[in-house]
Amino acid sequence: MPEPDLPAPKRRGRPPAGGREAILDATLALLHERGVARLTTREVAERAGVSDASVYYHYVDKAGLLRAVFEAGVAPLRTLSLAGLGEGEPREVMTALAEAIERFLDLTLPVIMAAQSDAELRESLAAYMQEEDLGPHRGVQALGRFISEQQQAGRMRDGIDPAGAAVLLVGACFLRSSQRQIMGKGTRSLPSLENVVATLDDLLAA
Amino acid sequence: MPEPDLPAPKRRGRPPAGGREAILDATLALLHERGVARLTTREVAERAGVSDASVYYHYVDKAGLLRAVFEAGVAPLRTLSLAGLGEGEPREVMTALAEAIERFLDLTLPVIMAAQSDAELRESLAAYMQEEDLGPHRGVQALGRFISEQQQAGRMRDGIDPAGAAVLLVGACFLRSSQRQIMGKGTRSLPSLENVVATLDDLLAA
DNA sequence: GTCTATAGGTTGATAGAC
DNA sequence: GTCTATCAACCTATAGAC
Repeated sequence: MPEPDLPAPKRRGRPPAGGREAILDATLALLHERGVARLTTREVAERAGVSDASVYYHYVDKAGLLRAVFEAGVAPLRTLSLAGLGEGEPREVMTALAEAIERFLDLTLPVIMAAQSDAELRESLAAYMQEEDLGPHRGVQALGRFISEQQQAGRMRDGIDPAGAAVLLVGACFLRSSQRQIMGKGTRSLPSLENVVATLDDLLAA
Repeated sequence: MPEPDLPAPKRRGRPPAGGREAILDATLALLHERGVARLTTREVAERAGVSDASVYYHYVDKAGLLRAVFEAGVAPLRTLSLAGLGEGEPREVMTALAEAIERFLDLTLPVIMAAQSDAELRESLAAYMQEEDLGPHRGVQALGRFISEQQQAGRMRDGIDPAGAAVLLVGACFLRSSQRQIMGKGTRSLPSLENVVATLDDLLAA
């Protein structure tokens, strides 16, 4: 399992053929176009410009390939909750956070949903996310902390459960992003993100 | 395509073998166990206790079978928004609605997510939901109306966008149900539904 | 409407040379 | 690390009898 990948192997130009990454990219692209159910290693190899055997050399088997794609797809989750959320008007901060959440949900949700179509993959992904402590609760915690701070600073009403309020916003983002993916873009019947944030901001205003 | 099904074909006991329904049930069960990617008509037939050919006789092809399952799985959506939401304390009404939403999301979400794994099925389901005007906006509208009424009755604060507030709660339900399905039940790190409803109730209280 | 039997076509995965 | 060639397994769908 040639997995190191971390200490960038020193090389002048691109790797011999960039096979490993090309395979990953091709898989991700085909995942969007066809969905997992119709994803074949043959087509992955063809699009990546490598042979069938290369796919197996790098990722052992099809499940291994998909696991790699999922882990790469979920990776952005790790970068989200760490941001300090910065300073500024509550409404601006919440807008920025909500936009960030929706932006990466649009990227990772397709991959997460794809994993739901195979019991083995679903468990594999669930285990990975549990080990790495990834999931929606990260966003909830981050936003919850922010709300709590604002309350203590007297800029938001007191007596409101920060985590409870946080789930409301994160959930709205999740719903909006999911709807985009499931129903296509043609459905505009959900309030805009701006509207949602404004509503919560009104509700929380001191 | 023997689809009528509506005027129950008069018969004393059960149909000759109950084939049609048995196939549908078996498909749904296998969908949960294995996921679409590993669903085969062979196994469906075996579990339903019929032959392979029967499956094709009733549902034309595999896609037709899955479409039937999806339409059946999404059906509960239709019954949701029609309920009058009844009378009672806002918090009780919202709790009841939120519980109802989560309950049927737990049922329909697996099916909806399964459809995401095949581009053709995804579009088919999206088209169906669009035609029948199904989707999260139904719940949002229902709750939005309720909030609007409560505002006019002076039982909830004024100046808050009803639809915006509604998305917050529906989104939270959606997030909680999704998390249950994706990460398994072992993850308790999201606030309870009771907590979420209570928070929104506090926020909206006049 | 339900069955048996089978055709026809993919697919995941391996072997072994380079 | 990458290729060509190939297998064995499996799956969807159809034909035709009952």
